[in-house]
Amino acid sequence: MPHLAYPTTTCEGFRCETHCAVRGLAICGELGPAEHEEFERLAQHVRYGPKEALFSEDEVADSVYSLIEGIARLYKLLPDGRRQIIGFALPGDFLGMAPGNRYSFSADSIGGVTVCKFFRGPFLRFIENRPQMLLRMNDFATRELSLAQDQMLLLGRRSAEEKVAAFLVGWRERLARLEGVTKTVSLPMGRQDIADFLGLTIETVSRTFTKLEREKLIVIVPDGVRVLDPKRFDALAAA
Amino acid sequence: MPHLAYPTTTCEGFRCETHCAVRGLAICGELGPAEHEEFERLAQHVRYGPKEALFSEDEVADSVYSLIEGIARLYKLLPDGRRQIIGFALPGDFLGMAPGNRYSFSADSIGGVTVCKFFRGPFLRFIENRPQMLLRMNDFATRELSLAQDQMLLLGRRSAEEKVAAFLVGWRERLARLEGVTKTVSLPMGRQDIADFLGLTIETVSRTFTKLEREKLIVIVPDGVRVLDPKRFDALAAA
DNA sequence: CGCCTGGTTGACTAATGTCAAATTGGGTGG
DNA sequence: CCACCCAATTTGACATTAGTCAACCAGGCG
Repeated sequence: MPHLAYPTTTCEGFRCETHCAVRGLAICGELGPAEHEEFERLAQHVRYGPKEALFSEDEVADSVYSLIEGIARLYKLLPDGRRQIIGFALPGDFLGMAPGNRYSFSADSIGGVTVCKFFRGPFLRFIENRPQMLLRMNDFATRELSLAQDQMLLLGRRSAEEKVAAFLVGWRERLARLEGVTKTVSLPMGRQDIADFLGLTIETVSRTFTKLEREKLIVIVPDGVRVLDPKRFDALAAA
Repeated sequence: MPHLAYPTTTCEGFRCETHCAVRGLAICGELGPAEHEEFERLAQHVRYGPKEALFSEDEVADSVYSLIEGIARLYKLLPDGRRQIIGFALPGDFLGMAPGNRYSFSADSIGGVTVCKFFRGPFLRFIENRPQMLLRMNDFATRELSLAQDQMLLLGRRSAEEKVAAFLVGWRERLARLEGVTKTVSLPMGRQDIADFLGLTIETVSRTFTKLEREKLIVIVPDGVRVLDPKRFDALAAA
């Protein structure tokens, strides 16, 4: 896909068939050919440049999003600016469902991001009489909820070192689902993002990375880490 | 409902019609009379005594539960015994959906609890071709997820005092939905439960209650608190 | 009456946050 | 190609919050 001149662009020539690498994983993964065609007609394929907002907390939630490519950070802010990142969205993830008619969190791109965007109304009409789709939405929501609960345990009850180790293990597993297993875990998000995800400060995250490196559990490389001792590492992160 | 002699009992005479106070709020709230009758035939009405397990993390998830009466704590444990309470379930709440085929958390009663219990298979077969039910399941999951995200913000980014204040405000709102607005907020869970929900120690929770009382924001009463200054209080808890 | 459980208080400690300075590395213009 | 600049990260010294450990207190029940 060409990198377009302006940051946010509707991709005219995009076809799921040829351009989407995560069909099987995404919300649309179980649609038959005919239904998928109808579904695709509801979608707008949009590309965002780095650090752009997909949507913001408290905005009227007029759209839902299926992330196709790139990584997004999802977060909530307190009035004084404190930020909690509630998750990182990867290709295949489904975003934008809200309990009321407004988004309950904000989402923005980290690097470049491509999404399928659906207006809420047509999307809901499409799924409302398709049990397959509804069941799949339920699976997605249940998985998200379980991840959120794991994160509550991490935030409430783990030490800084355990948080960082668990984060790296969890992130490696999520990447493995997409790209297969690798020794080097790429970290496209910055230290501040990791800190805001783990409920720590950037300094504590930095010190903890350094400590793990001194203890020969990892090696810090540009935009990622290499895991040296997966066994000892998983033990640190253990549930 | 009579308090039965043995802690866990199947209630033979139970009929949703006459005994269930939360039909409108529960998962079954939008079923028509005929469908509800079919649905009720799938249910077992079970009563638990205080501090009994409804289900435990990692057990095979053979049932789902609709809480009718009482309060349950939902929690996860680390191998060394540290506990994080991920939520308190109230009447109308729906429990036991898991991403795999095992529960991802444990649930037990605080005081006495009554539930509708459904075996997973028949339950899934009932809902799988009923878009109404699936949509409602989605609403429940979305609401849960949003609550979990609020809690992540609280756990990761709020001070002890803010945590306690936000907890009391949130709890008061949830009770208000069931019982209407009251000045006195009843707290059926103990201090240790509150601590494990907020990612604090019991001592810090106790000190913080005392501090809020000294500052004339609340009065501590047996099994609850009275909120004296709702405005200043909401400000402390503010999102 | 006194025990038992849950809750509170006090003194001290440890983990993490804060503030400030130094370092690194990538990107750009000369 | 090199020097510089900027942003991100790391490191250090110190402050603060919440945790730990231990004692004390209060109400409910046998």
